[in-house]
Amino acid sequence: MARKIAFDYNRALDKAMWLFWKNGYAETGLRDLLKVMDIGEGSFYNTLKSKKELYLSCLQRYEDTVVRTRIQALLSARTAAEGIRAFFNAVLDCLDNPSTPSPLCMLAAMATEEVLSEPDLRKRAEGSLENLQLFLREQLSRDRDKGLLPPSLDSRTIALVITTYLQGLWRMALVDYERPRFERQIDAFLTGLGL
Amino acid sequence: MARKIAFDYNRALDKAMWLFWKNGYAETGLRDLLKVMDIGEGSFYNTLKSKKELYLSCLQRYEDTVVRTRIQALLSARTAAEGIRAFFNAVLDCLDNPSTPSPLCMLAAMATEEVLSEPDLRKRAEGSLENLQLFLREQLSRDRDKGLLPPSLDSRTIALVITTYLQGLWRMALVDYERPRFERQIDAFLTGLGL
DNA sequence: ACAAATTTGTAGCAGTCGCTAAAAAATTCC
DNA sequence: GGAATTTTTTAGCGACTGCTACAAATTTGT
Repeated sequence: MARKIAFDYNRALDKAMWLFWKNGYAETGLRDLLKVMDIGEGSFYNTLKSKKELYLSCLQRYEDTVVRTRIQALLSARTAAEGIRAFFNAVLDCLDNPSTPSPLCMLAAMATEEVLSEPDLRKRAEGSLENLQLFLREQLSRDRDKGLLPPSLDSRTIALVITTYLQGLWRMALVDYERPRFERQIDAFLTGLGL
Repeated sequence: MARKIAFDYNRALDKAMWLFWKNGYAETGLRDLLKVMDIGEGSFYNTLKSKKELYLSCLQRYEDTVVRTRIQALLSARTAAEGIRAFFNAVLDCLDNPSTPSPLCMLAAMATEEVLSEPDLRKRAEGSLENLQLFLREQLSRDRDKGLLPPSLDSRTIALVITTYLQGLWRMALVDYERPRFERQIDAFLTGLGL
């Protein structure tokens, strides 16, 4: 009774995610998206309602794949300190991977006025940040309660400090990335925090 | 022998800096610039060669005024620790000031692909970052040599960590700024570093 | 007063932006 | 095969981008 969709939805979404990751939200034109997805404008607005909607889907995909591995590195370690160090190592591995579209994390890239001015996107950005802080906080307070970290440790604040530092790390990588230097500064940062 | 310039160059530059600060480089349209500067296209391309050139001039003005006060706070303190804390306080004061066009530092705003892809602008961004690190490094190694800081302190790395953290701070402020929370995390960060 | 020099206002270039309307093509059920 | 339904293609909307060419206005030296 109806015609079938001709393109591979998942493949198209992957391609779109790659382009958004590479160029950012506002800097990625609709025509460029259609080109890498290899579909026409009609098909696009039929299945994906708008550029914003597509971006949100790509963010979801990014969290489910890229961010997930980093979070797992954080959670699967024996201690909070080891987990956080594994987390940063996963970040550096991503920066070293030549197939990574951009040194900038797709979520960190949302910290821009043009993205945050859209209420839907702002909510998403806030949520992702809070999510990371939640995982960090859990690991920290767990170790504190186990006596591995000082009882005075304010897990909420430390999680916030780490999140803030991570945001800066992505931006610094954009300017000039070199693994040994980054390893050194991350170590100094975490050692300072007692991790 | 020739006609005189009708507009106030310095005033126009101030207005342009304000708009660039508020919206960023790529997001600021030429027409919007001309509007706040209150000059026409002809006059613009006569005295200021291009949008990029104007942006560079505005960056210079920004460094000479806004950044200068922060650096002075850093340098006029008795110890490195006090100077760095004064520096961050100056940053928070800027964030609190309601007449500040944007929570984002104009220099930190350059950490974007669209800016860094222009070689001139990238050089400027790298230079500004290095400049800040230089001042931080000087203060740190001075105090280390005076015995106020441990001899093992790697001033270069610590300066880098602080710079990275600062970059993150601006981005976090863009998402959600609240002074007490920021004061707390900055204190935790600096205390961790032994400052 | 006149010619030279410079600034200013206006119009326009070739391109982009996200999105939409409508026709054309393809697939299904009867 | 024909009708119904959906996808795809195509063209175009109005607004924007940085920048340039050129004529009009203004000021200067002679």
